[in-house]
Amino acid sequence: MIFSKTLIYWYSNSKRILPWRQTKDSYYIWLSEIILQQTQVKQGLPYYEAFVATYPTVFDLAKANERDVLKLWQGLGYYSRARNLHTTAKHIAYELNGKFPNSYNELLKLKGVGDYTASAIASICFNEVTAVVDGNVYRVLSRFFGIDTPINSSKGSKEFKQLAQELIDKKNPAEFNQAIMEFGAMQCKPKQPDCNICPLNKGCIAFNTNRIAELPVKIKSVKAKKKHFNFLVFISKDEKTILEKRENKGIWQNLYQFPLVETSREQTYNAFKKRVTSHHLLKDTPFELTLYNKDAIIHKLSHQHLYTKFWIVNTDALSANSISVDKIQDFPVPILIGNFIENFNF
DNA sequence: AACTCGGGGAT
DNA sequence: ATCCCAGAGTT
Repeated sequence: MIFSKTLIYWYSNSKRILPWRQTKDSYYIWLSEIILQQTQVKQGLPYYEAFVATYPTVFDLAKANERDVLKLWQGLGYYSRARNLHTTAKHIAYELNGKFPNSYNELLKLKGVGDYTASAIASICFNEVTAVVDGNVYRVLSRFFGIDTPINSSKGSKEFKQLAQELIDKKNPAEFNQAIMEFGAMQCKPKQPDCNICPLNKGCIAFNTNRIAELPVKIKSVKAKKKHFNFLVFISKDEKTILEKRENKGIWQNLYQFPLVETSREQTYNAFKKRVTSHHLLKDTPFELTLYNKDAIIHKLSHQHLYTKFWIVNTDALSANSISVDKIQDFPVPILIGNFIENFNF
């Protein structure tokens, strides 16, 4: 009781003014929650503004093409969020007649909406007593109550969800949920939290037993694997190039890229020229090959480190599936490709 | 239960 | 380098 009251009081004085805190419209709250999954407020904020401006209603989002939605999402990462966002918008607009689901159980059925997001929307928009458990909540609860169950174990997720559900202010679930998350983000930070001015420090087990740095406990993830990406940047005399859609599963699904040649090791100029001479886009075609970046660009993702080289391929003409280089900005691309396009003078 | 999915920021 | 971020879906 004192725990939740303290958090809510702290929140009332210390919360940031954010656009999604000025509304209880489920469409906007949903949009903000999807954007903010595994994403810091600072990074997600401009994307939220862009989506609200471009798609003011769920019908506007439903009407869009996936390519445009992905383009607006470009750079934010975890692109399945954008694909699911669009799928769910169409579902709500056309099958639910625009009526947004208004309970935890119904929200949970939406693609891209899991336990956290269903709890957040249900509490914020509909005052349902469903506790959110995100990274902030894990941190605050594990420290205050001195719980060392790994947060990314199934035992841990159940344990923390149950604890949060017991602690939530039944009269004001919306404020409590947002308060504990904001508290975790601003005060009970991962590194060097300012415990000396913390309103909860007297009862905090981690603080009083000097275990702040050890909590929460998390099971280590596997190390990232190295991959070698070689992109073929075609340029024809009539200023066309080739972009291909990534259709398969894996990273960047439904985004576009220059034709990719993945290799088991870093390619030297001579070895790569020999290799691509038999490439299906290049056989029987005279071409001139130039290596754009001598040192591989290392693009780091959670599970992969992409050692990347861009190879400029000058040809006389290109096949029918080529595009004008001035149309290149219309396509959603991974930020790795986007950075190249920005730096390269087509 | 373990793995996959991005990109940026802090330390 | 390593960790974290208003997590969800698949295997």
